[in-house]
Amino acid sequence: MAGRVLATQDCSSCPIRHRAVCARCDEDELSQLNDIKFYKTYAAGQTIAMRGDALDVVASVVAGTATLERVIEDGRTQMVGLLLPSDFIGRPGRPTLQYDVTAVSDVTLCCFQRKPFEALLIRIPAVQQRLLEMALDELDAARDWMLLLGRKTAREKIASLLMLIAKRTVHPDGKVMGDTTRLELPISRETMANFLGLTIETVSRQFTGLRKDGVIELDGNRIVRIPDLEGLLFETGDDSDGGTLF
Amino acid sequence: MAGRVLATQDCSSCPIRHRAVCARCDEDELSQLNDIKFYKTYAAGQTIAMRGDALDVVASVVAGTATLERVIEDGRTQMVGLLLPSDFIGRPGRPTLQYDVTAVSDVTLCCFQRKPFEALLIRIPAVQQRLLEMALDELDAARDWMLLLGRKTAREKIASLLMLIAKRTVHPDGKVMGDTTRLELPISRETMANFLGLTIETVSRQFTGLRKDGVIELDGNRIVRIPDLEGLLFETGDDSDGGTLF
DNA sequence: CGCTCTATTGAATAGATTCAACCAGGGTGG
DNA sequence: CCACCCTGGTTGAATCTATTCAATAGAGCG
Repeated sequence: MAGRVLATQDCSSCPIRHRAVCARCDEDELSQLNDIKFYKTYAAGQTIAMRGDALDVVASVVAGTATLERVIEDGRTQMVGLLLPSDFIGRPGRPTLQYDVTAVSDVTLCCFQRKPFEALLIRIPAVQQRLLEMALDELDAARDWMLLLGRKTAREKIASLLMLIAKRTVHPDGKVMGDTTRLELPISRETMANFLGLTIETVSRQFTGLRKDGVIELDGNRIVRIPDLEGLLFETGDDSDGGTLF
Repeated sequence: MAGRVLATQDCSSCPIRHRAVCARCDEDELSQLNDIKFYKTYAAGQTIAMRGDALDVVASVVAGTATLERVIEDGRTQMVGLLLPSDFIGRPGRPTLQYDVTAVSDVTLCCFQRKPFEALLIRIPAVQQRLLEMALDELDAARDWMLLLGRKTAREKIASLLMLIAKRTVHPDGKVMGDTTRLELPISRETMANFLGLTIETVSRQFTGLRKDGVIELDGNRIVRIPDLEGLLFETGDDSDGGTLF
């Protein structure tokens, strides 16, 4: 974990205060976390950690987007996780990392040395509890993703990804944070391909296919407009209630 | 959750005593769990729970094998988890289930009412801690599985599955529990197909392909002999250290 | 012995990949 | 300022892998 060390910010003004591992902490517990935390930043494209690395820190993503990937020697790579603000990196009790972690935008991490963090985990059940909750959420997301990878067609995969991004613009409390009819894609075609288990060419073809069928409109490479969200949902292959993927 | 209710057994002689959620408990904590537990059995093929069910119990698998599956309306189904003895069903804090749970062999569950279990989780950090550990292990397994589903060829998928089953005959402490050169497949071709994101025909073809290439030998439908484990490992596409899938 | 369920095999098809060419936009440097 | 290149994206044609549909083969069982 290279990256630049930053001055820490006060927890009370932290953007992920109520979603990260510290979400359930009271003021006192928060100050205990505050005592051992430090910030680091990584530039877009930078490697945060590699598979097999001995990892003596764990961290929360404060800002930016990172990916978890598994790669095989011949170059095939599969994204196995998308890390957004409040997501957690590393696992207590295991010193080595199982995946490559890469910053896809500029990333700020709130880091803790593993040992003190593990000690703290025992003292503060609220952190343990939140960590369990987050792990179970990620497990559900991973399993939805497995359905997508194993059984969906290329077109369904693309539609599912767009729905996922659209849903992301809606806050957990239901408040709409942006226009769901106009999406800004946070990732490149290549990243999408690794996400969906496809090649970039197929991703591209499906985009133009959906465009020609009037399901989406493209404005440059990164802006997608969705005239009819219901229509897109239909293309995902999901039943209406299914497949949250986060 | 239908199923037949059984007399409970004493925890001290329980086969999953040291691997399940109770693994870290002392005698006193164990007796608290003992007070609220009850056993249920399900016959092979029986549905244990369906996606969307309100689930007022959580449970550990004591004996037998069950599957977690997601299905889409048109019938496509993807296995998203394999439940073996000591694995846990249900999640504290959420009342509905995300997947279909099916017994593939006769299954015995050690059940707890959700509410008392959640209360107990707060009183006994050892359970919480173990549950976190198990959730994180499952998350790692799910992610390995994603690599398989997204990027591996049919042949590699079959080889990976066989390796997985071979590894399962080795106890976590390294003790070999069976002959790794002779495997008994615990699941049908159809279950394998749903596991691997393939059709049964493709599964069958890959089996005969591997047989014709001398990688495996078939003795009936359920017995596979592996003359050269290294050779099989090569076919998985994994680098030697990678991809534990459990 | 015939029935059913599971598995295998074959032939045709479809969906995604591969390889290659091309295009657009954004620097860089002469 | 413009030619040049470089990166990321799109498109086309050929290929290939896995699926689909259909027929056949075994295994287990009443």
